[in-house]
Amino acid sequence: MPDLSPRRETILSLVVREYTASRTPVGSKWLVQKYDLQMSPATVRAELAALEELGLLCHPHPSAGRLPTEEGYRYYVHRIVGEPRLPLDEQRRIRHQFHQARLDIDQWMQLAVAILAQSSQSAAVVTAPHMRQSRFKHLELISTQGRLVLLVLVLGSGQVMQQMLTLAQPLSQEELGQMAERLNNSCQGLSAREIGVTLRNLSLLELEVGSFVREMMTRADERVASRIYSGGLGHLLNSPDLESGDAIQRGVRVLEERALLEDVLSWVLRTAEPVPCTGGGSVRVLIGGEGRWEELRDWSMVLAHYGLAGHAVGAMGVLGPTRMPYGRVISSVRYVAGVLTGLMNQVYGCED
Amino acid sequence: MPDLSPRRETILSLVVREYTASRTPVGSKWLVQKYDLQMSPATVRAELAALEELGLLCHPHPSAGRLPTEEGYRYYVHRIVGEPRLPLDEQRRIRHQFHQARLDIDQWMQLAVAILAQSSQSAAVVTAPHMRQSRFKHLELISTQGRLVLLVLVLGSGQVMQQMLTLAQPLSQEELGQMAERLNNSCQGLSAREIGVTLRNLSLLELEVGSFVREMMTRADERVASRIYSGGLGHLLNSPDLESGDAIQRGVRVLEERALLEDVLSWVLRTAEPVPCTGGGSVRVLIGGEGRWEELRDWSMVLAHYGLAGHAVGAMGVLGPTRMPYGRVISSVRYVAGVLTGLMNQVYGCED
DNA sequence: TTTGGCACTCTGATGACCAGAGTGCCAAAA
DNA sequence: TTTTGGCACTCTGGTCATCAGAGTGCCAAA
Repeated sequence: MPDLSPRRETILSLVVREYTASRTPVGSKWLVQKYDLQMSPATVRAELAALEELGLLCHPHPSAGRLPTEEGYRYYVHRIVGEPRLPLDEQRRIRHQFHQARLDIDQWMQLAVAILAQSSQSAAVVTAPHMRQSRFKHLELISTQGRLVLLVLVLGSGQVMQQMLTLAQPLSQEELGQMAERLNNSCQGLSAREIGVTLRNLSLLELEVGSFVREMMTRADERVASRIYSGGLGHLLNSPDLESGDAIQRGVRVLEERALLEDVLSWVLRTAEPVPCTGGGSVRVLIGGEGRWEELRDWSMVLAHYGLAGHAVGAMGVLGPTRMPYGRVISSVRYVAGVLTGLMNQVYGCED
Repeated sequence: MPDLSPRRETILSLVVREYTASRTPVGSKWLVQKYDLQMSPATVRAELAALEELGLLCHPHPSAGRLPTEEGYRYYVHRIVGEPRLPLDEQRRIRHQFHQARLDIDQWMQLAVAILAQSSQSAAVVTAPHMRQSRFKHLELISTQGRLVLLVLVLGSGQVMQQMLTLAQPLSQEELGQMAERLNNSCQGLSAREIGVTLRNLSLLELEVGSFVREMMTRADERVASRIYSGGLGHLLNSPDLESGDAIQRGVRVLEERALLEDVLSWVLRTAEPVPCTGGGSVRVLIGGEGRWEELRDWSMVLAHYGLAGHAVGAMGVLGPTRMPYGRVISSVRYVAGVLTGLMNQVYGCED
């Protein structure tokens, strides 16, 4: 798509803004009047027709105003809005909320979701920080009853996993403690694969627990995120006019079906670099599924990626109707991603 | 409300069943024809008028068929359907799914939600098992970076909490381990309040961590559930005809606003006894908010309570439109609650 | 290249109309 | 006393015609 003339960009931009705000197709006369354009409606009509020719605008029916096509939104988002900054007072408000929170990742995630959902008036998702390759950090065995033991596994990212297992023979809490200590010593800092190797040197009893640990770590490695937080579904329901219940169905399914969401989020993790805490990083905007995700037809997602490449990273996104105030949402997402990156730095200790 | 004559009960029951299935108000002629009643439409009309007089049925408009009022549903649910059993093959299917699952509470909860949502074609919620008064079981301190330490706390119910904290002075992992061991010894099996007392005898350094532990346990005690799982929101969207977007908004809000949900669930925990694994326990049905919960207008919840009184208990529920196949849903909820109670018995070791 | 004018078209709201379904009531039958 | 058949009445929901309003496309003139 070649660049548009400045005037056409202006008109496209006005149509997008006007349509996202009013939800009604916008006509030439209205546009001239409202924005006091220095040309006649007829001229605007000619430009609108040209933009339609280029596939950026469309008619819902022959004699209605224009509204943006998906392609039109893309042009607008990628070449016109740029990357606006969040107003300073809002930045301050968000930072304040994070400082109020306890030093608790779970709470940070919930807060991030709440802030995104609130400021975008759409649904939001955030994944807990996660490492591409998990490292053993610590293991704890806690006797419960009979041969049933609670295994608590802490990974390098700070992620805690728990699972119950049934041992071949009952052990006292004391014996369990000793076994945990031996395993902690021999597995310190290892990856799932390396633990597989180490297992060969272990006693039969330890092997039983060790292979569980390896399996849990493999499971953690396979998943995109340890946990996905979401919120603001309520906003989805009134936003897209409920024009077709079907669209809403799909939107909710995106948030409920973990596999689908993981697919989208992992795409961001693969293809974008994380937003640094200075906030200059890139935000991905996915409009109408872009042919890859059928469920996202009529929906858009504004996605970003936080954390530090080698260390704990996570993804976040806002899901809203294609008709979405992109400028505001993009700046919110980027800012929140930057804040989370900053927090991860603090916790995992890499200065940048 | 006095008992109805058998014939009236039959007619009420048919109206409820017919309306929940077809979603259209049901008329006298239709009823006689479909169920081959041994009386004329005029007789049925007289009975319908009487039921309306009693407040159990209503007209959407003067010349339409009848449909149940909330009161009508209540009479039907409490005095007519009773507590049907789930078909055996479905029981088997559900048990099978739980046996397939790993020994993992998190997975059990997700499974319970999925099964309930699926079999009721509505939204479902399940709370993780929780104790009224949490007991200290185990604590682990893991050094992260500088003075930042990850505190992992395991409670008697098996619930794991984690939090980061900043110590007054940096400690090595070794020193942290020793401190954890001392705290583990002195706090074993204590409640939050008892820990508060114990704290007085501790060194300054241990006090710092210990007061965090107490705070975390207090927080756990205050909450109704450690975590609430939900699913099946998609079903809500097409079920109540989308008659008014407003109703759906409220329904989704019930599931999203934790405080609201906790309020309802804690009501069940207070007023009902848990369903034993034999499956005979009671299920609470909440129709149209019953004047207590405005958000539940037009919605019903089928609620139950699992676990063992003194030990880990949790609540579960299905949220659907007032027009809901109560018989089926009640039996599903009761059965799943029974299965979870059985699993809790297995884990926490009380035979009954 | 821009502008004013004009014919054309499509939506969305309104009101009339009609078939269908269900009720309420009444008098007759059981 | 209860049940039944009959009948007039009413309200919904769909269809159709109509009409004002808004916007377009095109053309000729500036």
